[in-house]
Amino acid sequence: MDLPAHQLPHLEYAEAVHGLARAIPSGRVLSYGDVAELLGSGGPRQVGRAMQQGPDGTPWWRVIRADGGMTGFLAAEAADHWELEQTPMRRGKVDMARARWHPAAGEWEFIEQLARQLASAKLSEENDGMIP
DNA sequence: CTTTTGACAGCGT
DNA sequence: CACGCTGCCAAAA
Repeated sequence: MDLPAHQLPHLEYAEAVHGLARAIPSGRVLSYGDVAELLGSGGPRQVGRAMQQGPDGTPWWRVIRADGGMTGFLAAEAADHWELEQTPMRRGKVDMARARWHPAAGEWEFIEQLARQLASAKLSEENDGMIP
């Protein structure tokens, strides 16, 4: 699906993060840093900020800290989801070594598509701002 | 424009 | 293994 940039929807960073979060299968997780790296833009903190905006049924508990934990009061609720999804745990936290999501070939396509749309949106945004 | 802040990451103690 | 400090990147004030 290689549409020209001008046909792609203007994807906000947050939208890309949400999209990727939804692609994560049940029982699997990604760290904030992983998401940022897969999208090829921003950093862990930007991902966190994006998740906080979390508009709809975004599986926010599948995007967690690199140490397998979750911040604040969310930890309890997240742990509940992890148990329901049978996420590999280790000493009360997610076992990143086993639970980390390894996207399949088809998934990589989707991810690259997200990254590309994100890059395009960024560029067009730059251009819009630059044109006097 | 500068400063502050944050659902982080990594390394040191 | 648990804290603490520093580094990073963008968005919000």
